[in-house]
Amino acid sequence: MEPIFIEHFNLRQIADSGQCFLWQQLAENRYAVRTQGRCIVAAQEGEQFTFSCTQDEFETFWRAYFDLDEDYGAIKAGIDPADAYLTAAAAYGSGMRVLRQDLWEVMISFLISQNNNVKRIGSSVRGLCEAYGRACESPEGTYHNIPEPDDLADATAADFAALGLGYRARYLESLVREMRGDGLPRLREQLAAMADDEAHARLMELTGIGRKVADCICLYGLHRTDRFPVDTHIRQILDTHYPEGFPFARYQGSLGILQQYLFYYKLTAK
DNA sequence: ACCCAGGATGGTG
DNA sequence: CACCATCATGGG
Repeated sequence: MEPIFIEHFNLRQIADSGQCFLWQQLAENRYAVRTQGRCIVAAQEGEQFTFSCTQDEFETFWRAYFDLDEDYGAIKAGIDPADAYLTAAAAYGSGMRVLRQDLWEVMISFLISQNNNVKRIGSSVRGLCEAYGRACESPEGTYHNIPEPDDLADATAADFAALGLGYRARYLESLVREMRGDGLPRLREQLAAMADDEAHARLMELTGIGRKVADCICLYGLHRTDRFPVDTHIRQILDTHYPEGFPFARYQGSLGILQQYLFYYKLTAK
């Protein structure tokens, strides 16, 4: 497709923001992006972007995935100018987007994320893809997608541990057992009909998914942008910069997006 | 040799 | 309810 201009959108910031683990950097400002059986190359020069797919595929699939219909300019403009830390975080990550990712991809990624670091999460998720996922072609190479539950049905906790999942290997084994067959489609249906708190509670019934991981799944896999995952980094930010409490009420509706600015800023700035 | 990383679980007070 | 040890593993 022809190059297009997009504001408030930066590939590198998103790739390094700890929300997705399958963006492969090919060069500066150039990434192979794969999800849900598709794979494209995305490249950026300033506010000009090129995508290695047809205009039609971009409009019907990737535009939603990148969350390009959300007005991030308005969200940033709504930040309290008296809040120096949040203002700086949003300016620093001004091209951030909270992607609309696939539910199962997010479930696996953030099950593995617990008590772990971003670099090792990525290598584990990519290891799962290469060992069990189905191949997909990009113009610049073959990649593998996240394996479906049934693709993992015969794997054991020992197999997952061999990929470096550590103690989380048995969490994944039991999660696969719960999601194989019609488990995942039924879960999708249930969650779609639930309010945020209900969906969060439902996810926490699954082995290895607690409060924080369930929040990440709601935010990144269901695009429930009111969820505000509190991990160790966000905990430190809240304790250090918001001792009187974060103004959650002021930002109803976009809390998860602000959380993403804060997380990326704390993780990569300086 | 400790401490930390996008924490969850099971046990105890 | 709150607190606490434990869970793999790689990197500082």
